[in-house]
Amino acid sequence: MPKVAESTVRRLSLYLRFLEEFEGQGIATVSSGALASRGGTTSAQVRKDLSFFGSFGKRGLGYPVPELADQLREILGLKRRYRVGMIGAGKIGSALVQYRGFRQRGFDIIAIFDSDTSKIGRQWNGLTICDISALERELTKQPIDMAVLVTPAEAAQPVADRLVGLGVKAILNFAPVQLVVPDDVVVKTVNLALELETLSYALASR
Amino acid sequence: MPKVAESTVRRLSLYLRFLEEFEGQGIATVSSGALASRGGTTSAQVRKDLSFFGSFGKRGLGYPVPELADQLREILGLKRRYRVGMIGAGKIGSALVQYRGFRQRGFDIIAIFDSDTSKIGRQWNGLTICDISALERELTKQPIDMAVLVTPAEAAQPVADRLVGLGVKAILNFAPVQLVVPDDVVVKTVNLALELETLSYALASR
DNA sequence: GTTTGTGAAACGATTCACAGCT
DNA sequence: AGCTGTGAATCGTTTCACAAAC
Repeated sequence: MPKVAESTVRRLSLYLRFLEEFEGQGIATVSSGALASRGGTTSAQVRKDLSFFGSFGKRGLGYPVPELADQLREILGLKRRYRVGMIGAGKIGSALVQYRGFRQRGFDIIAIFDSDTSKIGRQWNGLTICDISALERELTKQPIDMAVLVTPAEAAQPVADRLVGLGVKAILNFAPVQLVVPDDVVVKTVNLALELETLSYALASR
Repeated sequence: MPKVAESTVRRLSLYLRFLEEFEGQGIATVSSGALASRGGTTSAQVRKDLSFFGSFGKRGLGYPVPELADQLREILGLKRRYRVGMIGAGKIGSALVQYRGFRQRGFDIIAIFDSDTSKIGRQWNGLTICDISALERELTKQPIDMAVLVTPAEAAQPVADRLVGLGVKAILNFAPVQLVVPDDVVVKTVNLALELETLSYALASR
């Protein structure tokens, strides 16, 4: 596997979405320029991104839409489904559990945990919210591929440690903290207040 | 104003958070190394980031915590509060409206819009959900500094166009589309499914 | 002795430009 | 003629390393 920049991976995900749209419209081939204009980048960037993984196009013609989509699914590891655990049953957790985009893209939430006794035992989208103290028991019975962390800031690192101990290798973290994990665990942190602050900076710096 | 990379701005936001923690603990000065270890970067990176905006430290000593925090608030445009409009009253919108982190950091949601008649007129956190068709009327009465877009994909671009027409210069977009806006409008897109796909790639590429 | 501030060096990503295939 | 694939050039960011300040 070539090592590529995260920015490249993100663009590949975008290209896949556009290809799926083109596929739905019955378009058979697409040029790097067409993909680029759809995704706010350049044709050279598209070709370079793809070239890290192979030559998927035909010179003079472009790329075959269904085949390229399939290759991108393979590259991105999207030819399988993923079992996802949600840690935290607050407002954001609730929104994410009901968010169709996850299931559509192959991510199935199969367990929800919280420490709040008023929430434990309730049903969300057909799933019973489990006591966080049963994390080890439940995730041993039903292993997960990824965890989505939506706990308060102070709970995030201890829970992350337990997830790592359970062998979880990928965490999507919504808690506004910088998690410390071993090198073989991937963490992607989404910090919503921080996104607003980059907008605030952009408004202020003009 | 110097033009700096977005990555730099994001780190400055993180530094500010750490400084506020240090402030709460009564720590008076902090070295670039201490800030760096807290934020998963290097001392040289911290010093370079700050050096774009001035010299805030004392050689041999470090940086004065409250003063540096204040400077960062000034740089990031966080010495004022922002009026934010939420466009879309779905699951994610609901979570964001109730998310304390926004208000804590100076972002006040002052209006919510939706097109669903079953939602229009309901109260969320003391705010009445308005009909999206009244967007122009309401935002002329009550102007906003930023908009948070949490509409379905197909509604996002038309709504963005209307916001731009109303003079909105900053949009935080949660719809999974690439918005087209004039150069003087800043858009930050958060694509949740895409974040999971970068994790999927990371798991697959090993 | 410690730590900042900053040019210079190293590194990484994007863009250019063109040969080669259809 | 049209478009890909890719080495080379460019551009931007991070890291190094050290003189200057405390």
